[in-house]
Amino acid sequence: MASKLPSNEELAELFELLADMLELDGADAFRLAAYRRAAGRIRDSAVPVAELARDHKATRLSGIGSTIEAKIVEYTETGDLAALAKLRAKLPAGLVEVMRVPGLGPKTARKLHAELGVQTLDDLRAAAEQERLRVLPGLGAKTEEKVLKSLATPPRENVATGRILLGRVLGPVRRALRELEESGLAERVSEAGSVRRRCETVKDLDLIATAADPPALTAFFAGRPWVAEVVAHGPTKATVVSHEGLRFDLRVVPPESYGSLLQHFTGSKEHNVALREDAVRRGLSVSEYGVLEVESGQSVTAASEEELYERLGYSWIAPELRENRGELEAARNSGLPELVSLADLKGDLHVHTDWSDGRGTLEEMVLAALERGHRYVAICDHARRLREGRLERQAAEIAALNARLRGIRILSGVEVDIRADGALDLPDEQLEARDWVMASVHSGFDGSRERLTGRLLAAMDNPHVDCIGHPTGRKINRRAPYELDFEAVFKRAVETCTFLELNAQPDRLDLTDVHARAAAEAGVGLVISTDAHRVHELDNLELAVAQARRGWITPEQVINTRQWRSVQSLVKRL
DNA sequence: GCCGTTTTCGGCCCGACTGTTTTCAGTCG
Repeated sequence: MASKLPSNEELAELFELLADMLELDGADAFRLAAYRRAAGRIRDSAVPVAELARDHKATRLSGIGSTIEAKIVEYTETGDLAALAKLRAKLPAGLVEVMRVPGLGPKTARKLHAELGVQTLDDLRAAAEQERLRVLPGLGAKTEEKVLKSLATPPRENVATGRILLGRVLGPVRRALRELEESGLAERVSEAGSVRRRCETVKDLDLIATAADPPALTAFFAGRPWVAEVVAHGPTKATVVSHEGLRFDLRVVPPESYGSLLQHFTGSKEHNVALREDAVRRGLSVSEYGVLEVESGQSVTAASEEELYERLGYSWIAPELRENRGELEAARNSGLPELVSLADLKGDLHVHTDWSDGRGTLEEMVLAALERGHRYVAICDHARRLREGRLERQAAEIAALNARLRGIRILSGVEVDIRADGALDLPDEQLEARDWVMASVHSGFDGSRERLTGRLLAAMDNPHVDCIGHPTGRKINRRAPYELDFEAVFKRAVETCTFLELNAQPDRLDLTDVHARAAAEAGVGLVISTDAHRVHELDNLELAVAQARRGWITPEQVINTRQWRSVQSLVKRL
C-alpha cells in the first residue's frame, strides 16, 4: 500500500499528546515517561519510524517496545489510536493547556475539572477571577494571582515558538562571559544549558561561576548596562533580561562542586537521567553536588567535569553530544568520535555576492574569507541572476582577482535551482565550466515526498553537480522541512559522489544534527558552508560546525576540511 | 510502557522551590 505514512514529527506529537492525556487521567508516571521517551526517540530518528514499525523493526530503537510499535501501526492504518479516542471521550482536549499553565500540573488540572468543571483556559481564567480556586484544598489566593498573571502576560502563540535561534544568542552570551571574567569578581565562569550544548534554538541562557564573594558577583551582573530588567537577584543567583529580550540565569556555586554543578546545569535532562540511572546500577547516587557511594555513605564532590565523568567510568563527553543518543555507552568504551572543529575547515564552499542577491562585492567577500583564514572560497551566486553572459563575465572577474590575490583560491561556483521536474536552471555546458556546483530546491516545497526525493535524485545524477544545498529546505520556526526519502538520497549521494551541505544560516542549519549523522554513517561526504550573503555571515560557519558536532561528525567526514586539491580528487568523475 | 553483567518482574534520577501546610504534595528543571 502506497498511502502516505505519518512523519516522525507527527508520530512524536501523537505520543506526546497521548502522554499528556494519560497524565491528566492519572496514569502511572513511568508509563507517561515511556511514551515521552519514545516520542523523543522517534523525533530523533533519521529514518521514518512508521516504515520501521510496518516492517516490525521499530523495537530496534531503544525506548520503543512492542506496545508502542503496535500503536504506530494502528495509527498508520486507521489515522487514530483507540487509546486516545477513549481519553478524548473522558477528558476535554482543552485541559491539556490548563495543565501546562506554569504552577499548575496534571493533578491540579484534574481537580479543577472534577470540582469546578474547568475545561479550557477561559474557564480557568473565569474561575480564578471569581476567586473560586481557593475553595479547593491545596490552592489559595496566591495560586489565583499566579494563574491570572501567567494567563495575562504572554500571548499563547509566542509560547509555542518561544525558542530563540542559537545564532542570535552566542554573541550576547560571550559578552556576558567576558564581562564576568574581566570583573575580577569571578574565579571560574562557564556557559551551561542548551547554549553550551549548542542546540539550534534555546530558551534561557545559563551561566555558572565560582567566586570568593558571590553576592558581589550577582550584584555586578544585575547591574550591567545591557540589562533591561532584573527578574530575580539573590546572593548566589541572578536572573536578568537583556535589551535584546534574552533571559540570562547566573548561578554562583562553591568551587569544590563546580564540576558537578556545571555538568548538572549543562544537561540535557535526558543525558543526566540516563547517567544517573546507570550510576544507580553501580551503587552510586549522582546529584548536582557530588557522587554518593550508597553502601559506604561516602560522598565526593567534583571540581571539574573531567573528574566527575572519570569517577563514573566515562571519558569526558563533549557538551554537544549530551543528548542520550549513545554517547554514554561510547564514553564508557572509549568509542567517542573525534569531533570536527572550526579550525579543521579549510574553505567555505557556498558564498554569494552582489552578482546575485548578496550584499557584498566579490572582492569584499573574498577578502573577508581570507581574513578568516580560508584557503579557498566558492562563489556560488544564483544561476537565474547570471543569464545573458553575466556568468562568463563573473568568471573573468574571478580569474582577474585570483591573479591579483595571494593566500586564497577563488573558485568559480554557482548555485543552480532544482526545478519541479528535477532539471537544473543552467545547461550542462555552463555547469561544466564552473569549478564547483551547488544545486538546491528553492520552490515547490509542498510537493510529495516521492516528488521531492525524485528532484534531488535527478539533480545528483547530473555529472556536474557537486553538492546539494540546504537539502531539506526547512526554516527553523517558520517552515517545516519538505519530506524526503533520506535512505534513497544518501544512497544516491554515495553512488554519484555528490556531497550534501550542512548549511550554516542560523535559521536553516540544514541538514540537522540527526540527519547529518545518518548521512555520514551511510558514507555521504558532508560540506559545511555558510551560504553567506554578507561579510559578517561568514562567521556563521561555527553554527554549522556545532550542528555537525551534535551529529557526531568527524573531520574526515567533512569534505572541506581538505585542501582544494584533495577535494577535487573526491568529486564525481564523468 | 520499557528493560535486563544482580532481574522476564520489579524496578524506573535527584533535589529545590512553592504554597499550603504542621509534615507535605505538586511542580519544575
